[in-house]
Amino acid sequence: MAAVPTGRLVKDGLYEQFARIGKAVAHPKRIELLDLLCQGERSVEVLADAAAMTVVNTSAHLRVLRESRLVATRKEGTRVFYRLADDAVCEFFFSLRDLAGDRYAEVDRIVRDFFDARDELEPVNRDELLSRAGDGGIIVLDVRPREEYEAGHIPGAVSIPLADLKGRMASLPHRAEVVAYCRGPYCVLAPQALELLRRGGFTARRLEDGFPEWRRAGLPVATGESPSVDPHPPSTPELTGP
Amino acid sequence: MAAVPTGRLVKDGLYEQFARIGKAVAHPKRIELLDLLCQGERSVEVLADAAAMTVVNTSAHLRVLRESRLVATRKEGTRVFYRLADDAVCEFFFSLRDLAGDRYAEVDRIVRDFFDARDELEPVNRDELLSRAGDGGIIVLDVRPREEYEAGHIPGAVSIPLADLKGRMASLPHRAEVVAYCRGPYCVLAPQALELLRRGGFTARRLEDGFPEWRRAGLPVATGESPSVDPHPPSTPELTGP
DNA sequence: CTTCTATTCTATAGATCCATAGAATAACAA
DNA sequence: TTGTTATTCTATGGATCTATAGAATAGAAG
Repeated sequence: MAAVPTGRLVKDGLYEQFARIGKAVAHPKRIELLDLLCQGERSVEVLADAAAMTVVNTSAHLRVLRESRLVATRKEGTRVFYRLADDAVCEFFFSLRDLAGDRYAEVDRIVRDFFDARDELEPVNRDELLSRAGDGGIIVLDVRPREEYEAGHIPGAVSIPLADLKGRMASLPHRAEVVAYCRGPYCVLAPQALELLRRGGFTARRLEDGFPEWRRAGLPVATGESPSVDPHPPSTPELTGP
Repeated sequence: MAAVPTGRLVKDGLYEQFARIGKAVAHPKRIELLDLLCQGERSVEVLADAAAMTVVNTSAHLRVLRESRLVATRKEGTRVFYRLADDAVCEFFFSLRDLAGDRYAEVDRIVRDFFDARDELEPVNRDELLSRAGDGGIIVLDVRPREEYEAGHIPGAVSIPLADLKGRMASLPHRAEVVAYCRGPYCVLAPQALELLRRGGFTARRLEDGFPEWRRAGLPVATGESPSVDPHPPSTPELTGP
């Protein structure tokens, strides 16, 4: 009881610091920005577009994230690029996301309503994909924007960004089974790709989770350009943020 | 661009759910409550006392935590006991705490100002403690409240709650080297114990982190009563929250 | 130097959050 | 029944957060 002059002050100071992280992730748009930045560095304008916000508003949210030191910036000419301040921030985002997935049936319901409706077949998990990767009858399709593919992808995967898929679908071998992947279990790119592929007559499944989880699991990663089914991309790579 | 009617709605819905977690941990007192609940179930009154808040205010914060489903309650007579809704919540608290420790020099400074001033010697890490546990010349001291000790402690550790330490210090073998531990790297109990022990003429160090981290590392855990240097506790076990 | 573009800054009104006060409830005891 | 204790509910003023509008800055291009 006696002689502990600073105990409460120390505690208050520490929890105050911890709460800075909490305040930073107390707004859905800021979490979305962190999710986007887990994919790599982005300019303000690109982030604003992807998160469906005005540039001014996006800049204000990014300011909050920067002041909480979860993100850092780099200036290049007139543009400012934001990135995660540390890989640990991405890990923290994962643990936040996973806890929400654990605790909230709502998350499960939203995912089911949207994702399962587009899954004709069960999703493929990583182990299954690894064990079948060699047998040739399977095409692994990366439907993220080209620049994310080049920054890192599953070895052997073919890059067809979702925006290009409609036009380039015909170039895929028609008998093949396609496994599409994107940014993670809550990313809408792969489910949308499945819908297009299914309409085009393909047998398509999606990888249960996406590239960030693949890398996190310590599995092999390839970078730069890679085998393409159709070597002449018909349109400029474009960020697809529906 | 076309044919994606619900993409944005899905994203907004998901990030909204993720942000529920963020909002729950956007206030330092709520984080402190989660930290306390990581130690075990507690009544509102005990929590209010430990976090230095009024009962009414504590109840309001607990309500927020309950509505975000991070904690659950159990009623026993006229008292309500709160507990974490899941072990995953404790894991999430750890990752929040560790990220803050990584990112904020302030945390390090606060810890140093308070803790290092009370460390005469370097803290002991888990490996070192394990390798020296058998050699007899070392006493492992659990200075948490008795009830936390009984819920789980390091095998072979002696329980002397901080509040009792002054009175029971004399019963410790005077030549022994003491290693004190408490609730974790930011808990003030062990540093305070070191100060008392040092004044009493003991050679005392503290375990680098506390019991929650010990358990989390998968190391052996003992429960219930255990060897006590002084088998007649001089005062009722009491929650020590300076 | 002027124009253009990307971003940030300032001010503001509306919404939300927070601590406290005072009252209400619920379980138990006398 | 009447207290008594632990907790929650309701109302309120003040603080903080958020989105937007409009202006300012800074770099690149003409």
